[in-house]
Amino acid sequence: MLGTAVAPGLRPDMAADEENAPAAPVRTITDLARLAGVSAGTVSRALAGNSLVNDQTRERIQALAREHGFRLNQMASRLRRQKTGVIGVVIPLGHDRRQQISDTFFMTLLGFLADELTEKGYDLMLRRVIPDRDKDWLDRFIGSGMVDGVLVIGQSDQFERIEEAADGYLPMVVWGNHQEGQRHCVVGTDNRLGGKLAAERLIAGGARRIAFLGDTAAIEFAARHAGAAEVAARLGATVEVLPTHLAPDSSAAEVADHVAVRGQDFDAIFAASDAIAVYALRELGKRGIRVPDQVRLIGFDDLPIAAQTVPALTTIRQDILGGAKAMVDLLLRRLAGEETESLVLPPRLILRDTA
Amino acid sequence: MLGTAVAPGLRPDMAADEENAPAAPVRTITDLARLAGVSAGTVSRALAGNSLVNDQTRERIQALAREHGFRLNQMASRLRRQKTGVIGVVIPLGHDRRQQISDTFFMTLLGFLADELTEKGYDLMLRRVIPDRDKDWLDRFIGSGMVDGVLVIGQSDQFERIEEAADGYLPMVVWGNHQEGQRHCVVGTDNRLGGKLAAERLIAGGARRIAFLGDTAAIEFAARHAGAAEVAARLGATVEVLPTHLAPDSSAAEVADHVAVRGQDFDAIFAASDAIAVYALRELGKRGIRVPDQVRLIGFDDLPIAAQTVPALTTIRQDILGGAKAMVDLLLRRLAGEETESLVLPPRLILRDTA
DNA sequence: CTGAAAGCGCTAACAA
DNA sequence: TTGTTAGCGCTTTCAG
Repeated sequence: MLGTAVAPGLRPDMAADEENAPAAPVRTITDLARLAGVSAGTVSRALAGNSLVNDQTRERIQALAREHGFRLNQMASRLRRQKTGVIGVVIPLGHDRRQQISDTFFMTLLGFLADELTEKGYDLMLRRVIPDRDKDWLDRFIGSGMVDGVLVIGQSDQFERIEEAADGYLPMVVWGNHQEGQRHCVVGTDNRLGGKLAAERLIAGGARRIAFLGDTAAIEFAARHAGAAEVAARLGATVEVLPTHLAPDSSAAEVADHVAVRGQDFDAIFAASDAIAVYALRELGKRGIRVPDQVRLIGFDDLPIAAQTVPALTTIRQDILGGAKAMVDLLLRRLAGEETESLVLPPRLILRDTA
Repeated sequence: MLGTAVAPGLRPDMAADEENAPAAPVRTITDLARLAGVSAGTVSRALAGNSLVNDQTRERIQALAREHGFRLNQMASRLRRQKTGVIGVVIPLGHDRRQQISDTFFMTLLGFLADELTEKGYDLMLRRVIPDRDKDWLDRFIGSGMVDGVLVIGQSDQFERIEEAADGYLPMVVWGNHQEGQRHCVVGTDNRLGGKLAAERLIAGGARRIAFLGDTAAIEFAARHAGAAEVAARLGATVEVLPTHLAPDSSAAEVADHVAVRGQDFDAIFAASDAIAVYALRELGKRGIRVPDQVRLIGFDDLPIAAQTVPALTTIRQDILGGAKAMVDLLLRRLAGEETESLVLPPRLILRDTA
């Protein structure tokens, strides 16, 4: 990191509060109470806008608070009230997903979650964890007393651990894949159906030998592959997995490798994510393989980039915004004690120019 | 949101703790103390791994804690210790930046910040704010008692407000542009220099009439433009601003419009960000305008996508990872009372195929 | 309508 | 080495 250090500007002393009074430091509710000539309890009530305080005293106290820039200590308030107003969001970086917090799909989901939670008056505590290194990642977060509920972004390879946590903890909602009879509340796309849609499209276009670029250790990807394989089997085509991880550095190299070594063996590629598809598209272009004439290509997610490639990427869309809203909605209902069901969102085939 | 609701699996009653004892709920340190036959103080010390506790009792207490899945209530602990272990990260969505939390650049920075903070043992509290709606956004966060320090991602159009906050609050570091004599500690790219590099490259390639696609209400973008304009003036070229906002929906349309209406007036485009550059590239392609032969194009940021476009995007790289590390490092030093200087990172021209 | 008092669950002197 | 005690700053009964 070669940068230039720059000296800060002069910091003028803060203007003396009033006249030349020695800046009364009003940090606690008790300070404010003394100033207002009332008790701490009254200040607390006044600040809460609470019912039964004399309108005048309330006004007066609020004005005083404003004037002195007073804020409640949330830590104390929340301890006392036994609720934090904070929702924890965890991104488990399991199996090959090192450094994948910057994964575009998850980050987009995170952005929407932040918007939704803010909307509902909650703060968001973000935690990235590496389950292999910290077996206790989920329980630690849940039991920390720092959050009222937990949102998990992606099951990674932690399905079982999440199941266990869900047995003793209601306010948790997970983004991921749905399994028959699972116990944790999940919101996610019907990955299997998405895989089917992709394979159908590819095969309808004439494909017979499909390469699946992705890592089937991740449960979502496994489902996408399974859906494609099912359709292929039915329609007389094949799907072969060419393991491709998501870490930004390895991903591009792996794709290049697959195309170089096995490029001739396939007439179609089903990429487990748009990110992978973009790499594939570029690699095919480099080698002069025409898309979709020689090789058909289809992605998954419909990230903004999908519409911007040349040729534009045909893909399976996940409803990220809808998913985020649903996650927050379900979580709030669970916070209220309701035992909600999981929600499986339908994927949609977005036809563009690569398949 | 049309989805399929799915019933949760059966939730088996939790196995009775031991034998058939009526599940002792050990939630507080006092519960644990009773169980261990010691005082709360000792438990606290034991759990903290603290020095002067008998090795045996410590072991015993820790085992007991594990066995009962006990966790400290962080809210209480943190209130008592007067430190939260949480760093607040704010993304102000000022001027045209509605919904821009999903902006790729900021999200990438956020990802790295999360990694760095985790590394240092801090939690991250994320808050997206709309300054126009909440004038008090920064002070509210700072004074909430929920965070030990604050990282601000982007100055948006809130330069003055951040300056004011910095006068009374040391542990804050901002990502953004550096101004002569400013009072808040900032980490960021030398945007002006970046603008110069871009213009120099464009003009060296033969450009004379450069369009700047961006919104100069944002201070970083204004600096990029200013740098380019300075170089252009010196070398006998011109730079004209074609206002382009960053919100994902408006951005593409605005770019299309600019290219359609003014496309003939320019022989080069300097895009304020890679996101905008990608739109421009696509739009030029659509209209059969050859890049870089007819129009040279250069972006800013060097996001992963820049290497993936066809032709690959020439751009000005910002060192996001280095920036994130620096922000955290400076913040920790400020937390320790040091009055650190700002850090200006050098941008770097990444030559690819569009200029 | 307001004050006094009792904690939320934990930590850190200060004693023992 | 451990127990006791006094709070962190706030909210909320319960009296008045």
